Amino acid sequence: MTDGARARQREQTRRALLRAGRRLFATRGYAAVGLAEIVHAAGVTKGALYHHFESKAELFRAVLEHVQQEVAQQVAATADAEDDPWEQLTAGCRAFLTASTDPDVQQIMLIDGPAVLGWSDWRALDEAASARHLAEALATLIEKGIITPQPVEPLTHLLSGAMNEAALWLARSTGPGDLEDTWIALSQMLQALRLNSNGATCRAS
Amino acid sequence: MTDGARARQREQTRRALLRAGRRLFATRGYAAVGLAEIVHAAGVTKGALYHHFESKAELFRAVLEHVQQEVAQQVAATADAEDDPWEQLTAGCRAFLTASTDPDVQQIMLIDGPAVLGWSDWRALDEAASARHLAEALATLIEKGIITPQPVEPLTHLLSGAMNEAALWLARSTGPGDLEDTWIALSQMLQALRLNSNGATCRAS
DNA sequence: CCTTTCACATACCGCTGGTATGCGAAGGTA
DNA sequence: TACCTTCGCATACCAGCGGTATGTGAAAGG
Repeated sequence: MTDGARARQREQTRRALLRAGRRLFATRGYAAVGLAEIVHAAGVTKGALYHHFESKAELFRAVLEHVQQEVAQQVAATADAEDDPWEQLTAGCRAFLTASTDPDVQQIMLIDGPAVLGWSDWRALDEAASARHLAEALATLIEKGIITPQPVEPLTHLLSGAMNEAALWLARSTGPGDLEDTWIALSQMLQALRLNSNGATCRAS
Repeated sequence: MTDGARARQREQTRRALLRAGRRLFATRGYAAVGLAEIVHAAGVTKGALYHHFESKAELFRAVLEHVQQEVAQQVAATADAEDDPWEQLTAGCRAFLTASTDPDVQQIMLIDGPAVLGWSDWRALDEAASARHLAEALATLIEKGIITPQPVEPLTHLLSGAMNEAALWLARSTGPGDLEDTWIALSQMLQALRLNSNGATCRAS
């Protein structure tokens, strides 16, 4: 299906555009990089770009989806390594926090994403990639009576927003203990969700 | 100092540009609105705009500062109405959540802000306008032994990010109880910060 | 071997943010 | 009041941007 010299070349060009776009968008931001620079870095022309993508914004969307899937994969892999649902949640959150600290990921996923695609579109993509897993984990914990029964959606957004902003700050902070301090504070908040309020007994690692 | 026909006219033109820019940036987003449209709405020309602002981005920065100060004023007014430091925090957070639900505020302050000015610049402005008050409130509560001693900066970013994202979601959500559900969940998290873990005894209003 | 299709290159366009210059009126000075 | 300077802004213009229409050579298909 994907064989044939033509299909192979096509895929190669597409990947080159995505790679060049990702590099440039990440380092300089969406608005500051022109199509001419992207196609030059990819070794093609604007004709090729518009043959594969409808617009500059659609190229960005494709790049964003790749970045999100990478982050989601890291988070899922870390979470799935745990057996206990609660540990899955905490491990997943911690993995997301560290994965999102990459400046390249941030510029595309957290800064330009909402502005370029609009918040609703960006939210839908984030939902499909990672926020959905967070919501599912929370729902599971509610079902099992581990955290207080409540609507999961507000909780998901609060936690997601908290981690996004924290990651943006961490990437620019200088203190060596900042990541750990942030994790302790976030753990505190997660503990607050537990049904039996034994937050004081569980220390963050 | 500011009198004189010339100075009065100057201030009037500046205000007209800020008002037009704010309206258009809020309703259609920074990238989608051109300078021609702004100066037309303000009843002037591009010459006037570039006489008052160095660039389109600087006009946006001035607009953003105004929006942030408005929000900060609402929050401060609500918080100052309370006497107890803990009540000041919760009332302030709740006020921020409701004030930030205005779609116009969101597009400028939360969506375009970081992308147009860069995250660091945006953070600095937000810090000066409102996040500083949040940090001060948290520091006070730590001093008074009401919440667990810990670095305030990570906490500030976590809470700020949580509220920002929650506000963005609330503005687009349809459920009538969403604001209340979000507030309950946020209260839960705030309660988790208290030294004596009596979170279960304090119900959110 | 001929035709069609496809992946891409080339050439071009409208529009945008930004700049250089012109100009009339207000403000100062005699 | 006459003059000159400064200032607030308008006008005219430009390079570069995203986007499009068209050309072209090679692969796919019969």
